[in-house]
Amino acid sequence: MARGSTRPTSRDVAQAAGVSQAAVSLVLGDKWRGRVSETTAERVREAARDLGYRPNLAARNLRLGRTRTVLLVVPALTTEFFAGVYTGAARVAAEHGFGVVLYPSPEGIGPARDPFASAQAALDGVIASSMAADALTAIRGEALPLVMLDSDPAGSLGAATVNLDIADGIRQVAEHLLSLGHRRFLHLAADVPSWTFEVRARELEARLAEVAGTSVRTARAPISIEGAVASAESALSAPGARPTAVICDDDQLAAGTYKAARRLGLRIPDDLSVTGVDDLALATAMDPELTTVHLNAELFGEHGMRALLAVLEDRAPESGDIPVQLIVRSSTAPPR
Amino acid sequence: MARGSTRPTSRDVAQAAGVSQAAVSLVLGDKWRGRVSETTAERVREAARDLGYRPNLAARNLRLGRTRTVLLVVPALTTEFFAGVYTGAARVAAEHGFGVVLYPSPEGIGPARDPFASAQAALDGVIASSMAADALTAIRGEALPLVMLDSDPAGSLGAATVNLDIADGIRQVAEHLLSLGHRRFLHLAADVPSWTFEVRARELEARLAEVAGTSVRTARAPISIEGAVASAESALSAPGARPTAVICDDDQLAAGTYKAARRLGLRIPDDLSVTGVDDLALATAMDPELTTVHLNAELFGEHGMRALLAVLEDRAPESGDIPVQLIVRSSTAPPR
DNA sequence: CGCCTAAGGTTGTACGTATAACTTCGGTTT
DNA sequence: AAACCGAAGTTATACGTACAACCTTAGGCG
Repeated sequence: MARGSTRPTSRDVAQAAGVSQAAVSLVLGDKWRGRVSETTAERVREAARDLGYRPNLAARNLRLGRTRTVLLVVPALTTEFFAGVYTGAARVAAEHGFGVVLYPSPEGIGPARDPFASAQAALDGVIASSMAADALTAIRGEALPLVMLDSDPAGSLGAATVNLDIADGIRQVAEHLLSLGHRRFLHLAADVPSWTFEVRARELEARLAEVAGTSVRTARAPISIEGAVASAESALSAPGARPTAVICDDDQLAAGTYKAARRLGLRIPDDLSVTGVDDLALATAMDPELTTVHLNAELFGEHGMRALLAVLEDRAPESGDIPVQLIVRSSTAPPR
Repeated sequence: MARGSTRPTSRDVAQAAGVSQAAVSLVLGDKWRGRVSETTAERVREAARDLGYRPNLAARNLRLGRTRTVLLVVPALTTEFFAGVYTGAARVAAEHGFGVVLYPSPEGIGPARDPFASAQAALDGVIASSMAADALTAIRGEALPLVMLDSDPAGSLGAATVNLDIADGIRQVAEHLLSLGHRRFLHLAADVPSWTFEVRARELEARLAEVAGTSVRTARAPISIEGAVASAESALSAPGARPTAVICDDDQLAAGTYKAARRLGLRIPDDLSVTGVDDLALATAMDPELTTVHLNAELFGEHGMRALLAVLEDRAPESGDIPVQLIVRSSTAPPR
């Protein structure tokens, strides 16, 4: 067809099948039982197939007042962690006929941007991870159903929250290192104001406070391999007795610590034990392989999406944190 | 307001400002010059602000027949490479009032899925990376403007293509290793049918064929650190003279090669030189730091989006491949 | 025989927006 | 004084869909 620049509409299908547009809508919307005969329905389906008909989603969205699209706000896509969250969320979404639009949040691609400016798509709800308070109130202003990931249940303005049991993960790390005999620690903390990192710090302090003779130094670094190197290097070469174990807020910081250790001539795990959080592919690529807290990112995303679906259907979302698991590899050993 | 469950429409704004809905549309659409007085316009803007008015995008999309949303199809988000592509594309898109929806393609989240089933959003165009031929024809069937990334210019069914000059990158790698004195190579190739990897293989063979006394073995591995280890290990311990340099199709394969080398007791770069492609954060985290071809992912995404905008506006997209640059680090040295 | 009902449709309308086409009116030009 | 004009709006309509409400016909039943 020479002109065929415009896509066929349900009316075109109706004409081709010799029925009304309403009949087409009924048949393709699977609401035709007892309203349209089987033979007519088949004729409609065939016409739709022949014309390559695709419903106009903008029209459908307008008519139905919903879009079956949700927004997933993530801080970054620089590791596979949030990719996993997305994958899990998208899978559950697809099972329920929803789509997921990804928005790497302000810190990622520029300051103080409005997620909705970029997400041109009309939205039914939002899943937001580690979101700043002001951006959060902005979203709340939209009165959109909202689920917060890894965020303070007390400070989420009543939004549903889905959290990893990161406190338990840090507890496992602390117990592991304490039982190996470590007493002097460096906490290499993510230099980001986020609840999930506050929890790590609090839990670590609480666990170490239970054991006499422990001490912990804290250093902060931006979450990236390169960013961690300088911070770890200076913390490890500071005056006073050197820590025998470095507890890192995530695997990237741990990778930076490896590099700092190499520069200082420290051997892992002989001179220094190192732990991470995330269990990225990076963790097993490093030498020695990293002892780290495994987070199930996809499960996290699935739970987030399920919680949002619950909110959308006015059901109460399941509660309970998602369990995490310390994986002991070769980067931790008793102190010499 | 107790009921306020429905969002305000332009008609509500009109009523609040004491004007017609058309006037609201004109003012907020910035088309009011010479049609509405400055004082009235200000009154409308104020009413819109007070009510927290947000235009209904579904309605706008329906009316305008376009959505200012494009789909970015990527094979995976497991490294920061495609995250960078997305970031670049999203930035350019935002500058032009477009949004980008991400779709990790079939291989990533399940076989033979239809991108459009998941992307509920109505689309103006598609940027697709490394796409299978059948999925491509499916998209072409949609008659949507399409730009292909890293894909065979000859086999893209007339779609615009934007490519990294990966052949030049491989040429730089080959020249670097040859000039160091290497003659026996292992090509650790990505086990994925994709044009960009075919180019690597072809170019490598062509460059080595120019120099007498060279030989190259090829091993294939799935693109992941773990996937590469076994493949590299067996290729490096196969009978015959051991290669002195491993040319990997990407950095993840190189990381796997490091691991294989450790298992075989081979020291890098003394016993074995290794190169990658991508320049991920991983590359400088490894010990020794990896010599690799730096790809500018964000620039790639920007070019892709610009090309799509050109297609949408019936302009001819810029041509010319995006330059890449070999970064020489510590994983390559003369053979012993 | 008249009435009711179910099957198999059709007609009409609303969702919220953008914009083309029309109106009104005070002032200017001829 | 008639004709015109620009400013400042308004009215009406269409985009494509989903669905409520209506219509028509044939058959069953009291």
